[in-house]
Amino acid sequence: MKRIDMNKKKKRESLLDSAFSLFINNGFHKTSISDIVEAAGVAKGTFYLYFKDKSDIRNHLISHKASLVFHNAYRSLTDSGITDFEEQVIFFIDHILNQFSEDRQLVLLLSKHLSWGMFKNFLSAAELKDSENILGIFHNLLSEAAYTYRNPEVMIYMIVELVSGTSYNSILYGQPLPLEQLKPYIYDTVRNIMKNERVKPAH
Amino acid sequence: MKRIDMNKKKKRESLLDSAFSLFINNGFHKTSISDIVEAAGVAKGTFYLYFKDKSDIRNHLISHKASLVFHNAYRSLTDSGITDFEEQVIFFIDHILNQFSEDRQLVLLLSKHLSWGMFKNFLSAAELKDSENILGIFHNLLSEAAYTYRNPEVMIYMIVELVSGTSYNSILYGQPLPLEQLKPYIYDTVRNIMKNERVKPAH
Amino acid sequence: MKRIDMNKKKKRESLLDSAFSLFINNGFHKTSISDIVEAAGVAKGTFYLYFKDKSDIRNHLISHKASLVFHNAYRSLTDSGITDFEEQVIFFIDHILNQFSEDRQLVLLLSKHLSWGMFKNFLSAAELKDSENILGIFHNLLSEAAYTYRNPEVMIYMIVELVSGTSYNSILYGQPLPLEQLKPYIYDTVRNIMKNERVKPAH
Amino acid sequence: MKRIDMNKKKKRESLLDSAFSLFINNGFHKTSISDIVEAAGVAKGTFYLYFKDKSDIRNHLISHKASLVFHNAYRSLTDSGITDFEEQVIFFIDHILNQFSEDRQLVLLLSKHLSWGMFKNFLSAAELKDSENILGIFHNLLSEAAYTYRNPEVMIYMIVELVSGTSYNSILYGQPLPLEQLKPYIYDTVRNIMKNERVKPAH
DNA sequence: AATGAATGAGTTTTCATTCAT
DNA sequence: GATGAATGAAAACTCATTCAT
Repeated sequence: MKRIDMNKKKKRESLLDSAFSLFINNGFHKTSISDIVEAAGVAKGTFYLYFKDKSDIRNHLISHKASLVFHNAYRSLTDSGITDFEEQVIFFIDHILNQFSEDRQLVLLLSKHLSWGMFKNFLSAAELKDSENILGIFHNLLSEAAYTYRNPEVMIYMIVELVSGTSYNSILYGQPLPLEQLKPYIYDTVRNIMKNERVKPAH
Repeated sequence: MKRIDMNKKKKRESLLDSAFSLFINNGFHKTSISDIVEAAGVAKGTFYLYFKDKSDIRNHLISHKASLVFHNAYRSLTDSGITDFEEQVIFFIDHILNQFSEDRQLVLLLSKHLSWGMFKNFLSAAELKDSENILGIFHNLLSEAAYTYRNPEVMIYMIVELVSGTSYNSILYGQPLPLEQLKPYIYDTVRNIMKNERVKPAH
Repeated sequence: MKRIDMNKKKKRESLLDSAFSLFINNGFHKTSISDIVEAAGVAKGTFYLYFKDKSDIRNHLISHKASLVFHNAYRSLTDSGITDFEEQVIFFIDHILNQFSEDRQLVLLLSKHLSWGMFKNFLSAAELKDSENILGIFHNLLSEAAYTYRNPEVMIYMIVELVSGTSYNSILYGQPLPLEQLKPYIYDTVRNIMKNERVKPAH
Repeated sequence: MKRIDMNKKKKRESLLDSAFSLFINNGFHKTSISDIVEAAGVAKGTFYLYFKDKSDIRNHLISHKASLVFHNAYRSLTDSGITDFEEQVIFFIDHILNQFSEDRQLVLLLSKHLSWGMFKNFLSAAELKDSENILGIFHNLLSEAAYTYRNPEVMIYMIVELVSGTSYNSILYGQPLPLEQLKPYIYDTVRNIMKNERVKPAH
C-alpha cells in the first residue's frame, strides 16, 4: 500500500475513532461534526471527503463494530468444536455478551440497533461476507441441527429480542441483576424457547 | 375550576396534543419548539410557562400515554374475574398489545421507552397513583398467586423485554409475522418462562 | 401604529437599506447575509424574520425602488398636462432617465432587471396598485392616443429595451456619450419607432 | 504540434467544453470548479494550470464563442456580395440572430454580455485579429458607405442595444413574439435608425 | 398569564486554492 | 505537467431561550 493510501486510511480511522468516542460519551445528537474533526485533528472539510454526514459515519461505525463482535464469536464457536445446535446458540450468545460486558461502550453504540431488524436489513448487506452474515451463519448451523423447529425465524427473533433487551440494563446498570447473575435466567429461557419450538428430530 | 384554569389547562393540552402528533410524524429531533407552538396555536413564550424544554414535554407525554394504557389494561383485568396469576399476566399483556396494535402511534411514541427501566424508574414515580403503579400491581397479583417464583423481578424483567422487543417490529412492520400470528409464539414463551421460574406452590 | 410595529418597520427598513448599499457597492454575490445584518445592526436570526433569503430581500428592494421611480414619473406626467401620447411617452422616459442619472446606484440595482420581462411579470403583480402598474398606465395612455399602432406591445417592448440598454453605459460610464448628449439620439429614435408604428388616426 | 501539446490542448478544451455546458445548464454561480474538473475528467489542480479562476474560464468561453459567431457572420457577408452599407448591417444582424435562434445555449452564455460594452472593451482586445474585430469591421464597411452618418458610434450603439435587448426574450421565451415574427419590427426600426442618422451622401 | 420579536451561538455544508507527490 | 488529498474560511440557516410589553 502506498504512503498516501496509508495516510488516507489513517485519517479515516482517526475520524471513526473520534466519532465513536464522542458518540459514546456525549451521545449522537450532542456530537457535532466540528467536535469530531477537532478530536480527530483534521480539517472540517476532510470529514466530507470520507463520510456523507453524521449518520453516515455512525452507520459505518455500527456495522464495523458489530461485524467485529460477530466475527469474534463465530471464530470462537468454530474453534470450540461444539456440535449440538442449541449449545452452539448458547455459546454464541455467551461470547457476544462477554464481549459486551468487557466493553460497555460497544453496548452504548449498538444498543438500540442490536435488534432483529438490524440482522435482517443491515448486517446482511453491509460489511460482512456471506459466510459471516449472521443470518447465514444461523441457517448453516440450523441445517446441521438434530431437530427441526416450528418457525426458526420467529425463534431467533424472540431470542435476539430477549437477549438484547435484557442484557442492556444489566451490563450498563447492573439492573435488575449484574450480568453474571442474570445469565442463568437468560440461558434457561433461551434453552426453553428452543426446546419448546422443536418439532421433531431431523432426518 | 375557574374559567381561567380551564383556559390554562386547554393551552397545556393543546401543546401536548400538538407535540404528540409532531413527534410521531416527524420524530422527536426533527420537531422544534416553534413547530409545536405553531401547531398548538399559542405563542412561543407560552411553551415555557408549561414545560421546561422539549424533553420535558416528551416525558409528560410518555407517562401520560403509558398510564392510560396500563390503566385500561388493569381495569379490564379486574373486570375479567381471572384469578390465576399466570393467566392474569397473559391477559394483561394481551390487552396492552391490542391497544398498541389499534394505535400504532402509541408504539412509535413509547417504543424505545417501554422497557423495564421505564417501569422501574419512570412510571413508579410519575403520574400513576400507588395502586396503579405497574410494579405495585404486579406485586399485588403475585401475592395472590398459586406459586412462588425463583426471582419474580427478573421474571417480569425478561417478560417485559421479550414482549416489548418482539411486538415492536410486528405491529409496525408485520415482521417477521403480523402480531396476531406472532402472539401464540410470544404467549407460549411467556407461559414457559413463568412455569420454569415456579419454585413451589404458595402456602 | 403601535410602538412595537414602528420598531419592526424600522428593523425591516434598516435591513433593506443595508442590503441596498452592500449590493450596490460589493455586488449581490459578494454580499453575505452576515454583512447585511452587521451593517443593519441586528442579529443574524432577525434577518430571517423578515426575509426568506438573500434573493428575497433583493426582490423586495427592486420592486420597492422601481415602484418609486415609476410612481414619481407618473405623478409628474399627470401634473404636466401633456396630452399627446407620443410626447407623454417621451416625458415619461425622460423623467425616469433623470431620476437614474441623479442616482446611479438605482441603475446598478435595477439595471439587469429593467427589461420588458420585468414590466410584464414582476411589476404588474408586486407593489404597484393597478393604476400604477406600468403596463396598465401605458394602455390607459394608449387608449386616449390620437393614433392606433401596428402592435403596441411590440412597440413598447422595443422602446423599453432600447432605452434601458442604451442608458446603462451612458449613465454609469458616460460611454459612448454622456446621457445628456445621448438623449437626443434616443428620443429621436423613440419618436421614429412610434411614428413608424402608427396605423391610422384613432376615431 | 507535439504529442504532449496535443494532450495539453485537449485538456484545456475539455475544461472549456465542460464549463460551457455547466454554465448553461446550472448557471455560472451554481457551477463549482469541482463540477468543471469532474465533468472534464481532469484533476482539480489541473484547472489552475490553464485558468486563473472561474471568471477567467468564463471570459475565455465568451470571447471564444462570440468570435465564432462574428466570424461566421462576417464571412457570409463577404460571400454575399451585398454592397449597400445599410443592407450589410441588416444582413449581419440577421445572420447573427439566426445563429442564436439555432443555438439557444449561445444566447444563455452571451446574453448579458452581448452589449456595446463588450464590443468596445472586450472583443477588440481578446481573441479577434484586427480584421475580425467587430468595430474594425464596422468602420471598414462604413468607409465604403453611400452616406455619412451623424454619429456612427452612437448609431451602432443604439442598434446593438436594441437588437440584443429585443432578441433575448424572443429567442428564449418567444415573448412578446417569436423571433421570426419580431424580426420585421426590429429590422424596420434598425433601418429607420440608420436612415434618420444619415447626414449626406458620401463623396 | 400571554405574547412574539429578537437574539446569537451553533450547526451543517461548500468550495477555491494549495502543495507534496 | 498532472494529481487529488487536505485545508479552513466562510456561507446559509436553525432554534432554544429571553424579556419587554
